[in-house]
Amino acid sequence: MATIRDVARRAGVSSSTVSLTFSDASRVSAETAKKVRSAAVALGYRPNPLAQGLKRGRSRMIGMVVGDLSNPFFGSLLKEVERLAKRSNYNIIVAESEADQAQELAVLSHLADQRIAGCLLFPHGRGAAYVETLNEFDLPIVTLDHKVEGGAFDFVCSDNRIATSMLTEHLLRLGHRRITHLSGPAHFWTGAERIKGFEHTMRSAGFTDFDIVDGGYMADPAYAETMRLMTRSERPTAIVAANNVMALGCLAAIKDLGVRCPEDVSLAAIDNVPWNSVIDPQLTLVEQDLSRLARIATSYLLERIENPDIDAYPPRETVLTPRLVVGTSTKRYGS
Amino acid sequence: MATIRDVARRAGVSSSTVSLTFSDASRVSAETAKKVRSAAVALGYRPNPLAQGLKRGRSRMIGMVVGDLSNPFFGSLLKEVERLAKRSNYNIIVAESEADQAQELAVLSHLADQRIAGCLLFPHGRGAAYVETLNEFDLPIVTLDHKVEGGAFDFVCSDNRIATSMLTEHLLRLGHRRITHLSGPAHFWTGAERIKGFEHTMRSAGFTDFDIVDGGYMADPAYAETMRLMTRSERPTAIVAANNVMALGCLAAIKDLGVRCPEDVSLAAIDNVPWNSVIDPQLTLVEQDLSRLARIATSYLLERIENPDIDAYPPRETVLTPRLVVGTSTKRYGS
DNA sequence: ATGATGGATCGAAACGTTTCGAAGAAAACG
DNA sequence: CGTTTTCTTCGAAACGTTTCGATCCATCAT
Repeated sequence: MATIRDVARRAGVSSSTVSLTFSDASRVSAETAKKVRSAAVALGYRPNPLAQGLKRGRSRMIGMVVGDLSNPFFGSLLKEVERLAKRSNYNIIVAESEADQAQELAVLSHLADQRIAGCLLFPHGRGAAYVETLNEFDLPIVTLDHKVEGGAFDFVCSDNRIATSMLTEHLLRLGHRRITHLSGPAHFWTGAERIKGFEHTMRSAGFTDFDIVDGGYMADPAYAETMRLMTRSERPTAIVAANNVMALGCLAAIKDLGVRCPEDVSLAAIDNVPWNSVIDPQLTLVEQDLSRLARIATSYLLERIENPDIDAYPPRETVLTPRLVVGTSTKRYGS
Repeated sequence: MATIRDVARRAGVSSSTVSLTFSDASRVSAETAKKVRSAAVALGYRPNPLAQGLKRGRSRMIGMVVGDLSNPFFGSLLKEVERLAKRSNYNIIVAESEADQAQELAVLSHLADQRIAGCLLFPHGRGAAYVETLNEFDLPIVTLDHKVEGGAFDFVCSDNRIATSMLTEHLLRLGHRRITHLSGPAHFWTGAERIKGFEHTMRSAGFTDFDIVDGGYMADPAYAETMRLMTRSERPTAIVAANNVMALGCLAAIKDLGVRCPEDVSLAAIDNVPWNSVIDPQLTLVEQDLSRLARIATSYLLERIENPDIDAYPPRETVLTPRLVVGTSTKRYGS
């Protein structure tokens, strides 16, 4: 592999000049630049990113740390992020935290060791110590989905309260009165927000007595909770599930019980469901614009990375409004 | 950040000794090793991977190059790969080729510049020049899914011929006689293999006259082809789709036409479908054991990476047999 | 006692960049 | 015309490792 010195020799200049030519062309004369470039082409020169990274103290890698790599939701995001990063000559390193604070911090620390340029993080921790550790990495970090309270990070998410509100409102309008929220864990930021949205809408509609059961954002617990829910005396006429996998767990339980959806119970959920169109019934849900989410998060990150006075401007925040898509899983009560 | 020299100073040894302590502990006395380690801990020393990579000529990164990052099939794979790689202290860089040979090579060349240790590749090219270029990267490469003919790479896939054979056999046994194969592109290795499996089974059963239509492995073309197929005079009584997204495109067309599945037409497909359990009808399909696939591919790669005489042993190949899962989308003909 | 062997350690030279300060030449200024 | 600026270019010193060859010293066989 040709090095910068080979290029320098061939172009008859010093290696500093070659370096300058590529990093800040305005600092070298047009004539020299041309010589250097043609020498580089002739030798097939490609800078060694490891050497560059070592010298500069940072590499052109971006970390992406998520709770669960196999979540299909993540793939769509990754696709867009990778595309944008590639365009600016950054690579993506992916890592999984298993939604666990300790693992997340371990992974981040490992990425920081690699001198990554920045990080897209789906945070799963909380508390002052957590925020403090995050800050100590001294890394441009954009947080997604879950908000880190007390941290000063760029943040992109969709409006979680509105999401449950939309669904609840929809069900109320269809005449439902006994609506249960199959929620995520209340100690997750998104879980809590979604619960608030539900509660708020129910209260505003004059209800004080409603159920919220925790499905842990996972299919199996959701299945179990639904079983419990649908076999008791006063069963709900509608369920709002806080995410897609719980909705499917819930739906499976409903089918297994022989209860009909939407005739006996309506079901609405948050999150995109790939191939919803062939699911029976098609779920009524609120969707996020994932590629928009990805675009905003990536541009936040790249801006911060490229910006020299990185700490100068305050953290930004974008809250996307999700879109309600009415499927066939919800139906007017009693009709 | 503490460097190796800081550790050396504190431990009262040279930096070479520190390096040795971590790379090959047997070469330093137990006593010295202890001093070094405790100094390292005291200073919170962590080796700089960039410096190591520069000096060694390779980093501890593994590339994963796929056609489409948003394919959910890929997420499950990635999850397992990342887990195993992390365990051996490797990171995963993901990159997308958009199933295009030129882009794939560009991406690989960029990864090679990064001095990655090895690569998991879903190849999308063919021909001598392609193979030649791949070889020139001089990189441990494990290929997945598509076989690179003429190349000497480790290879892991599932048995594509058997996959279509299983489905076709199943349909024949149910009494179907007019079976159409909604195939992938014949110029893709997997597409061709799946076609062969279909043809072979049909021929063995004594049929010479059957249709194969190309759905391009994509949902929209599959939808269109299905529309065409189901609206002509002699329509098939069963369809074998060569992958999951085509199956869903096909199913959508069937539903839109008001044709009933499985009453009017049976549908069977290759590939895992997440949440198949709530799709109506549940697809009859052949599944791959994705985590097994990931485990084998990763271990192939790691072995080659860690093995000094890397070129010594010949490429290995694993063909996994997929599993037939009978759903409700296939039904005895006429009954 | 002598030389050979081997283990532990070290110094120095890489790996391929970037960047600082300096220097020489040309241009601008009074 | 002398002095200051500005523009180009350069040499050298990093960045933080690994590794080669050398040195030192204890052990062993003769």
